[in-house]
Amino acid sequence: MKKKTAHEQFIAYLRSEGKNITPERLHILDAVLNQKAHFKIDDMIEKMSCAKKRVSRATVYRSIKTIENAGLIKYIRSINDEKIYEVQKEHHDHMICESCGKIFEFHDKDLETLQDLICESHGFTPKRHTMKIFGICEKCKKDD
Amino acid sequence: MKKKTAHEQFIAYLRSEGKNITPERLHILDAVLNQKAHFKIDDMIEKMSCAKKRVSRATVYRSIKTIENAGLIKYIRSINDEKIYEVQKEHHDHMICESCGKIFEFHDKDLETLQDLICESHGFTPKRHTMKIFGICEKCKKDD
DNA sequence: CAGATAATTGAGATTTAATCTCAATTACGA
DNA sequence: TCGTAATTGAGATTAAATCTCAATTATCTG
Ligand SMILES: [Mn+2]
Ligand SMILES: [Mn+2]
Ligand SMILES: [Zn+2]
Ligand SMILES: [Zn+2]
Repeated sequence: MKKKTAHEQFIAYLRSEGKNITPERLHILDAVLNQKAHFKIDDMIEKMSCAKKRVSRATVYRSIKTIENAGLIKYIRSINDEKIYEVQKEHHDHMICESCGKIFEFHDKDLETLQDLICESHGFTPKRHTMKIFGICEKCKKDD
Repeated sequence: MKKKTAHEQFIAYLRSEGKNITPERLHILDAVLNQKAHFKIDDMIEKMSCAKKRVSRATVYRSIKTIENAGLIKYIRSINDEKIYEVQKEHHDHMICESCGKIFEFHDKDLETLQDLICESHGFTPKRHTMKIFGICEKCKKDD
């Protein structure tokens, strides 16, 4: 069986919540999916105010939150406390370079397993987590 | 040799930065240190507006930032996106209960070591990190 | 497809945490 | 003690995010 596209997932989510499927919501979803991994909400607002079909600021805020609740994007924060959303792929964690600001994604199965074990030993049932490692990336070390 | 108190560390920091040692700054530091681990900036503003020596809102914001730069407190965020500061003790990570909102601190040496290894394998030099695990705590599971 | 109903939208108003302004005060080195 | 630069307080300002509400639109039912 085929894996559902983000578009299909969103529609399914809207249906399940009794929310209407509006062109505004679908437009914003498309813009979000065409974005590279990380984006700021202001980028979206600007993008949507120039597009053929323009969408208001209030609706961008509202829809971004809806898309987030649908699990298709996630709210993260970069080093300078900037508010950034990211399109959800498989789970991953972040390394953030304090020199160039670049965000690197990584995934380590052992790390995830160890986290689960630690939670278990504390009687805590983990649902999700975020981990951000701040430091200096390989490139910035060389350029130094 | 004795370990420096937070108070001494703060004074040393102010000196090293050529900043003045003012009663307002020391007052706010004291209030912060008397706080239990986690606090909101509004608590501080209120506390400082009732104290014998009252301190203005602007100065609370300014000094909290100074104390943060001195490394004595750290800015974290809880589940509902509330802005919370915490007094810095040894490094630790967080488990946050999505049911009761309680924040649990933990430290696991193996986890830290593994993180360093992963960074190394990516050519990334880690300076600091944050890790938050969201889920359900032991007590909330029972009360269910 | 038409009509009823509830959800959604847009534009501008509003909220509110955080920052800024600047005159008055204070800390500090000489 | 004095001169200078840093800091403070009170209120003004900023700006992201939310709210308001009349007009529009999606969806359901027959
Ligand atoms: Mn992870
Ligand atoms: Mn850690
Ligand atoms: Zn870098
Ligand atoms: Zn709990």
